Amino acid sequence: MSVEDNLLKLVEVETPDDQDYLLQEQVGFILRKAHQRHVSIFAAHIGDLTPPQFAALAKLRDVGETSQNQLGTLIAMDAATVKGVIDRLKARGLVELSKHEVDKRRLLVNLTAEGRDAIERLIPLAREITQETLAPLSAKEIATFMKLLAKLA
Amino acid sequence: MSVEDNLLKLVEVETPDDQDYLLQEQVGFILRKAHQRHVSIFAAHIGDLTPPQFAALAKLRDVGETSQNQLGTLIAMDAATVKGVIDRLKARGLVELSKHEVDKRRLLVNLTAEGRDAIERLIPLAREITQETLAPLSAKEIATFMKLLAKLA
DNA sequence: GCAAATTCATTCGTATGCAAATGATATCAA
DNA sequence: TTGATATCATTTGCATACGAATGAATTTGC
Repeated sequence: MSVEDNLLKLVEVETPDDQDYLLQEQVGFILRKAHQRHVSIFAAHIGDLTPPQFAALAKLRDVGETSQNQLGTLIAMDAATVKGVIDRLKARGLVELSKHEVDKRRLLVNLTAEGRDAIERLIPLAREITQETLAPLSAKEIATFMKLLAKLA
Repeated sequence: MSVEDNLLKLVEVETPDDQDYLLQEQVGFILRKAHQRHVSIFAAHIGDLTPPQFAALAKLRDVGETSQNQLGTLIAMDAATVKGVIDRLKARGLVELSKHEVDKRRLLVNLTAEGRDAIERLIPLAREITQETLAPLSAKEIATFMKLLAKLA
């Protein structure tokens, strides 16, 4: 390495300004890649359902019948997005819709028998997905990571 | 709490099977929410450009002219996705396209003067976005989190 | 009790994101 | 050299994701 290079490096170390911005070190960029990797692992284990569709079924299993909007809140989806997800689950016979008797604005969503079977069958696979996603980390690292990630979400 | 409730709780603790699956504790779900939060913070600071568009400009600033596919690899986007992103940046005059002289398959992408101005102007805002995204964590937690997140991505 | 504000759901428009198929070009191997 | 492969880019189709606008129904505030 030349004297000039060393001088240049010294200047860079001492004045880390805009020259320095490295996309691949930004949280947002890495977060996007980590999410991509998870979705890819998910697809490899559960091919016929997307993560959002799975989330909807899993949450319905937890809470039972709810309104479409309420379900959206529970799985962090806005109204427009949740509608599409529920439409597709309904088209496949995994959920059924009904009108709320009292509040006529609300559209109630519930699992069908088939939907309940599906989610029960898929949950063991979902556990594997979680495991594989976290596989690069040790048990202790997983605990630390989940704690910090939860703070960011 | 009734005796029955306590017995029930005991049973749950001792047999953590499928009854236990909690969507909101799964990496994939929290990863998705953390990513959503970041995108929202990004939009609040940089309204007229999306994170993928910004990523494309920032990477072009780093590496200079490259082929569309190569750029996609560098910013973790598949060929179909990167095409749309570049099309929109081109429509706004931030990048320009040209044909590779030797390899006629390749489409070269480069920043325009306007694109270069834009990315230089936006980088300070991007630093703020990173900071705000990580704001819930202490400096030490940030270091730990970034190390572990990188392992997962 | 009634007007204003809120909530629920839908629709539209735009932007990722990816699988799969296709066409053009380039490279490799027999 | 040529036939098989591989690479680059495009297109299509489907599925999130969200802002903004709209309409219907409910709740609030005075």
